[in-house]
Amino acid sequence: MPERDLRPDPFARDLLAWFDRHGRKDLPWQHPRSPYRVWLSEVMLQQTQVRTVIAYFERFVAALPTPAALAGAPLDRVLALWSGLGYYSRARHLHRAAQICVAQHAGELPRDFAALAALPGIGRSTAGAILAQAFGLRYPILDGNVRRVLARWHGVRGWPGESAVQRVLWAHADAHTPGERVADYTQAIMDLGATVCVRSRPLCAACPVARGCVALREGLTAELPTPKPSRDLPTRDTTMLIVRDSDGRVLLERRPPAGIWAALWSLPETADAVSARDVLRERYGVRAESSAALAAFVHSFSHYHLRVTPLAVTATRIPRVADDTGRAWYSRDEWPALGLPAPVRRLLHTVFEDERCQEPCTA
DNA sequence: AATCCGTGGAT
DNA sequence: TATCCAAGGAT
Repeated sequence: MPERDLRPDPFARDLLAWFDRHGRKDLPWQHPRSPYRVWLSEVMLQQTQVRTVIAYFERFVAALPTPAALAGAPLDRVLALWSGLGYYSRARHLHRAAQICVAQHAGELPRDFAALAALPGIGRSTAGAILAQAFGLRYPILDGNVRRVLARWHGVRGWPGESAVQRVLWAHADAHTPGERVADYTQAIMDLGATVCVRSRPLCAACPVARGCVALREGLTAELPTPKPSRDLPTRDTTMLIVRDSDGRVLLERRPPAGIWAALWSLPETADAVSARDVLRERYGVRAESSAALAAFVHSFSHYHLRVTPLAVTATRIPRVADDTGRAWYSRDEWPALGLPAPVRRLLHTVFEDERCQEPCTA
């Protein structure tokens, strides 16, 4: 490993000077900037915008303020705190990683790159962000902001999803990362990407590193970084059953441990409304008394569209000797505290709010 | 290497 | 309205 000049290069120097004036310094995870808070924020921020994360972060750290508290919480509690944020494997990995920290690292995050990156849910970039921001160690990051800034500044062509492009960008990221003020530099390059070197119509007139930017010089800011090749997303269909018993409880079931919405609580699903009555009797031990179709809607994921036809069912439970675990009837007071997929939460909310409203309205 | 994994903001 | 894509990682 050749020796390397760790002083800020001109790029880093100009960026740091800009950061002192214009950087974001009041984000919730910056005060205090503890390893746990940095870790939690970095994981929440994976593929998720700052604006969306802030409220989730505040609620999560208030409920589970330490790695030990997180490790000791039931997974359902963690999923409930994550509900609506998406990519739920992040929450399961976070939970498992906290338990590893308690068991193997005295309840703290390790300061070692290999140990950190070995934790579930922590890859190269997130490990670098934690080491740089929480511990002040010189490690590069390569998130969406840094990718965009460096692809433009160095004129790197090709979709960053390709490994060859990744390699080049990581090399640039490493080369610019200074040996001093690493935490500020890391925050600075993300702030630049988020507020100046934005995806469309970047504010190059306000950019501290406009001098030296290949994309600006060659008129390529609109072309770089090279967009991901697009493809048509498939559409799938499902019927979601909102089944209520005479006490107004709703039938929910835990989803399988893998796949979409893994381990979350959700509504029973059938292929269509016609088969709902038979499925309810055979699989759930429920006799449907009446049903009403609700307005269909489309929920889009990153890789497919889901067309949902909700069916509201009034039902009578058929007594059973043993109830399958993973299925339960929840009252209006209970389901808000569960880990529910966003559209399911919305759907339940809509149904129950509509009814709550009808009584006083018609009276 | 390619695919899977959520949701909402921005345009 | 449809599309892109965010402080990516796991398999």
